[in-house]
Amino acid sequence: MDKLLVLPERERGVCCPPTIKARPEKIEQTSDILKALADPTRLQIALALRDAKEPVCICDFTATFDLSQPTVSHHMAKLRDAGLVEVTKRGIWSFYRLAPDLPVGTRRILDAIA
Amino acid sequence: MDKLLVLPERERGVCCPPTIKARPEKIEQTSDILKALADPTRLQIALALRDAKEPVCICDFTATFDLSQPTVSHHMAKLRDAGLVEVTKRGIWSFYRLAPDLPVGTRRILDAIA
DNA sequence: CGAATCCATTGACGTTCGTCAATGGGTCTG
DNA sequence: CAGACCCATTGACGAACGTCAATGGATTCG
Repeated sequence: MDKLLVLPERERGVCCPPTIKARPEKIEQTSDILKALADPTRLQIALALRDAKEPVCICDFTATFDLSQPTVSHHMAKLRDAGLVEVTKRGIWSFYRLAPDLPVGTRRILDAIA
Repeated sequence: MDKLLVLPERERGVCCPPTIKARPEKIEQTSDILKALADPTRLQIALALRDAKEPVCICDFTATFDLSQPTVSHHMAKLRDAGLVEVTKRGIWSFYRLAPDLPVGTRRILDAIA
């Protein structure tokens, strides 16, 4: 049972540009967040951190994924650059957690993911 | 006022791979959706369609963005391939709308975006 | 100190991406 | 039919991406 599909009437040669509600800056910023999450490895890292009670050691991630250590480090850097994640060092270890001051919009997106 | 940050104790040479909850297939599928949305142009298109009451003519999008017609068409194809969007033709026009049978997970992500 | 561990950075390589110009098919109007 | 309009596809190109090997800094243990 699909909703009735009504196609608008049109006139040749006339276009009705839809008004874009969001500011270009906001759009750019949101798509940057999505870019940061749009990779299987980074998505799993982000979700793991979202659900973790404690900061997670990077060594645990390098042990989890079938990827080289530099690659995991590279993905972490991308998440860091996007402001999604924060690092705290202790001894030889680097512990990562979700940025505690995440913008609400970002948080909403993160929470929307299964 | 930040939450108290407690770093876990660690033992050298021992890692505790975090259990990844989501199935690999689900992760791949979700990151594909995110990839489709992780471009400013496609994000604006998707949001415009999400908020539109009627299907929107592609000609209106080509008139909106400072991009060539093939580029807009290319972005639409990506949204189509991701299953986010459906097309209906009428005369010379192609009208796009959000796929009416969008998976709940996908819908949640879309609704989470400002 | 010397060895081991953890991790970030650099450089390189193939792949994917975003973009455009050119082309062609489909549809309507005169 | 001829021309105008709409739109998808193709091919090309530079930029960005994901990956790894190699390197080096920092820290800890013996």
